[in-house]
Amino acid sequence: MRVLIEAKSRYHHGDLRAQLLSAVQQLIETKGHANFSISEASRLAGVSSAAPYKHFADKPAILKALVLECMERMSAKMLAAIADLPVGSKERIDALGQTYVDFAREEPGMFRLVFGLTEAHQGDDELSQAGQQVFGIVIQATADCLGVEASAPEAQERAYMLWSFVHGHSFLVIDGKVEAQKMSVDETKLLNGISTAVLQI
Amino acid sequence: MRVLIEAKSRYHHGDLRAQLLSAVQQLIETKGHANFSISEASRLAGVSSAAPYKHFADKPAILKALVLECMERMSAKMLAAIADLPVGSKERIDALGQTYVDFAREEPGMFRLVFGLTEAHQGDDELSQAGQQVFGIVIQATADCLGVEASAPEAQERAYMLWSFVHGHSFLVIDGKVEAQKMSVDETKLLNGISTAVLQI
DNA sequence: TCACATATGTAATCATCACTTACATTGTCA
DNA sequence: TGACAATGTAAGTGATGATTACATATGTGA
Repeated sequence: MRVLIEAKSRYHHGDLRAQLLSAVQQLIETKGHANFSISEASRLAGVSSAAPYKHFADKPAILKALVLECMERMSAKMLAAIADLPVGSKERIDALGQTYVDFAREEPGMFRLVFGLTEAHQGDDELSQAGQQVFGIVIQATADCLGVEASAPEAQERAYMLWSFVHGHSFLVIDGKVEAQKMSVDETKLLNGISTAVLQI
Repeated sequence: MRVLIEAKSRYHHGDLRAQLLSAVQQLIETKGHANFSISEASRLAGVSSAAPYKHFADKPAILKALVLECMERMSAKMLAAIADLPVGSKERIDALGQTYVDFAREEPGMFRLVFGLTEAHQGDDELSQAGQQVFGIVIQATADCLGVEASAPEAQERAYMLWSFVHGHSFLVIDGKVEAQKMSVDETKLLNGISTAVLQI
C-alpha cells in the first residue's frame, strides 16, 4: 500500500507495468477473469485509465502477459517441488500433482484464466510454448519413472493421463464440486492411488 | 427464424421464457457464460432489454434454469449410453466417460457453465442434487463393476478418480490444450486405459 | 360487452467501459 | 543544454448494460 502512495506522488509511476499486472491479478481473483476492467485496475494502481495503454496494446495483451507470468511461476513451483526428490521416483510424480492442485486452490482465478483463455489467444505460439514447458516437466518425470525417453509415446500417454486427472480434480475442487457431492477426499491418497494406477498399467 | 419474426409481430411474445433460454444458450456457446448479457439475449429473442425481467428474477436465475435443464440432458444421455450394455461391465464405465467428453465437445459453453457457476449458486440444493444424480450414475456403474454396493467407500473413491480424469480430459480438449501440446490423443484407448487402471488398483 | 387487474412489453435514463486523441511531464543522451 | 523518447493526464467517443417509470394487450367476471 505504501508503495502505491509513494509512487503516486511522482508523475512517472516507476513500475506501472508490474503494478498493473498485480492489480489485474487481484481483480481476477475477486471478480473472475471475464469480469475485471482495465479502468478498475488503473484505479487500483492509482493512475488514469489511459495509462495502461502505454504498456499494453489492449485487454487481451494484459491477460496474455499475466498468463505467461503465471505459467512461469507454475513451472518454478513444480521444479522446486521435485528438486530434492530422486530422479525417476514416483514421489516426483505425486509432488508435481500436489503442486498443481495447490496452485489451483491458491489462485483459482488465475488457474481458470490460464486454461480458459479466449479464442483470441488460442493460436498464440508464445503461450502454447509456455504450456509445453510446464507439461514437459510432467513428461520428463513420467519418462524417468518408466525408464524410457521423454520422447517415447508411452511417456507422453501416461503423462497426459496424469495431467488430465490432476487437472480435473483441480477444477472439481475449486468449483466446489467435492463439497457439493458431500465427498471428503483424502488428496494424498488420491494422488498416490492415481499415479500408482497409471504407471503400472 | 420464422418463429422469431412471427412472434415479434404480436405484442405478446407467446413463449418468451423458452426463447430467452434458447437465446442465452446460444450466446453462452459463442461468448462464454461470463460474457453474455441479458440485453443481447433480448435482442436475439426480438424483445426489449427489460422484458426478461418479467420471466426471471435476475441473471443468476436464468443461468440456474439453464444448468438444471442441461444436467437433465446429460443424465439422459448417460443413461441412454449404458442402457444396452451389461450391468457391471467395464464397457459401461467407458461409455459413460465417452458420453461425458462428447457432451463437453458438443456444448463447451454449457459444459463450462455447469461446472463454473458463480458463488451465488454454490450452496444451491436443487443444483447439487442434480449434480449428485449425474455422479450417482458413475458411482453405480463403478460399484457394479467392482461387485460392491454403491455406498461402499471404495466405489465412491474409484468413481471420483474416473470422474476427475474424464473431467480433466474434457476441459483440456475444449480449451484446445491437446492441440496446443501437439498431441494427438486416441480417445478410445485413453478412456479404456484409464478405466482399466483405476478399476484394478 | 366492458371495465380492470394482470401479464407483458417499451422508452428513457444513467453508469461504466474500452479505447483514442491531444497534450504535459520527466529522464536521458548526444 | 536541448532534442527526443518514454510515460503520464485530461477529456471525450461510441458502445453496452442495468434500472425505472410508463404503456399496452388480454382474459375474466359482472
